[in-house]
Amino acid sequence: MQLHDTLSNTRRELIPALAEDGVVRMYVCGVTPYSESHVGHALHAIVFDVFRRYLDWRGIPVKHVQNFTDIDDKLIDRANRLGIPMHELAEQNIEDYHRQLTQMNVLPAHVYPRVTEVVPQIISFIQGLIDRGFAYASGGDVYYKVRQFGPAAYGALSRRDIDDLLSGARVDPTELKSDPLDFALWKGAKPGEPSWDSPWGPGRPGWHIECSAMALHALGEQIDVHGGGADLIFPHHTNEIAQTEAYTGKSPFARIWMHNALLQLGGDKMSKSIGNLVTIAEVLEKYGADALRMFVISSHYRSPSSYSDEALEAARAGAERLRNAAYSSGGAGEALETGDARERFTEAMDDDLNTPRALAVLFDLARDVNRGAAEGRDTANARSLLRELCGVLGLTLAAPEAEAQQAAPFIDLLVAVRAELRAAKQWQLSDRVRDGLLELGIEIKDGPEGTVWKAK
RNA sequence: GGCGCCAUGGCCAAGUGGUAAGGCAGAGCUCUGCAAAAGCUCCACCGCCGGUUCGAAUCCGACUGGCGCCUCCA
Repeated sequence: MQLHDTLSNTRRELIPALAEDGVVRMYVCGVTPYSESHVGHALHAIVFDVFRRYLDWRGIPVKHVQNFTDIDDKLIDRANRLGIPMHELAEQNIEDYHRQLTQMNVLPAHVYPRVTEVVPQIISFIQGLIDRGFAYASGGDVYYKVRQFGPAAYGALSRRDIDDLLSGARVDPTELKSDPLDFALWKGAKPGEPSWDSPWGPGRPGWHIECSAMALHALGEQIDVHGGGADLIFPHHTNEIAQTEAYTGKSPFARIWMHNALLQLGGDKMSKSIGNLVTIAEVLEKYGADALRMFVISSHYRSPSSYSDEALEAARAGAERLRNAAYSSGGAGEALETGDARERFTEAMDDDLNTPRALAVLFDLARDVNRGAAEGRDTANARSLLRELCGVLGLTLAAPEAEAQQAAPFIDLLVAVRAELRAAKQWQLSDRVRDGLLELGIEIKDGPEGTVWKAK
């Protein structure tokens, strides 16, 4: 499988893995749980979930680690404003996030490390950097010496000249950096902030160090895939590389840097800080998990896509088409061949996770199934393959009829009565039943073998 | 200002040298009491200009438009 690597700006073969055990080690930067997650986070989660599911399906063992940054400026600010402890706010949002992942049919990562759980490892990581001459304590803070790491290496991931960064660097006169490019590994405690003891006094980890420490401890010194949103390329992942490679002395830290493009909303990036966002909860409520996933996989993960009601509605309709075909009934005739659908699907996914192309294969397959059924052929195998491949993309193909289950006996009764009305050619009354049910979200379809209904 | 990305039918979106996948929406037809679902048919010469080539949406250059990053951010 080929994947695009941000660092080398080329495609790289995922296999062979770095480690001898053949396990793909993947670290994905997760969320900072200071507020409710939005669709951009959903896109991110779904992209890596599809990747993960595809590896599972191909029989490639993968260890997937995704962190929670549960020590953070915004988390502290917000918790203080709400008058609750930081960990309580984080906990609440992490719980919500996990619940939404489940609703979106996202497989859980194998490990979900949190900063608060690895503070001792972070401290020893920082101490190691100081010992190696890549960091220095200043006041109660500790800073990373960017120039020590080397201008070329530092700017490689974001393709930037280190000197251009200077103009944009935030220079805060109260900070104790010896070079504006340097960034904080450890921040000395300020009043009203949670803090941990350290060799440099009480304080807390800076933003970037936690991922280096967590990846090191959960996966090792070098990993196969490091993922995250494109907005993390600079400075977060840039700094991670600097920290980890300086600490371990090994390069590359990650063989493949995999970044998903950011979701747009009304011409702008969907972002918590800008405030233009649609929450995951809203989308799930309005369109359901399959529509959301279909929306995400309809475009390539490295192309920016825009959230819109039209797009979600189209995705919902597409998902329904696949579901209809996957659970249609075939005939008793000759079995329908699936041709090279499986190969074409695999080929597309192997090509830098080209989900739109993979999806096209599924739609082709769905058409073949429908056509075969119309010809009275046995489509069981084809439908089975369709369900299997939809599963690889994480589509549930579940009918949104959880609520309808309760009402099923009553609906069945109405359908039965309508059948009698139709037999008596009482079209007006029978249509009234059908239209009435439709208004209540139940769709009726009359076929040769009788009438079926489903929740819409 | 610096670095980078993108521009394909009404909407979305594949395609990186040989003459445009797929989905949604729309139109017609078939099936059907009607409807739904489904099937068939129809619907683009790929932002603009120039160049390379036997041949370009695909390569090169210029232009126009849009977007991202430049230490909050999936």
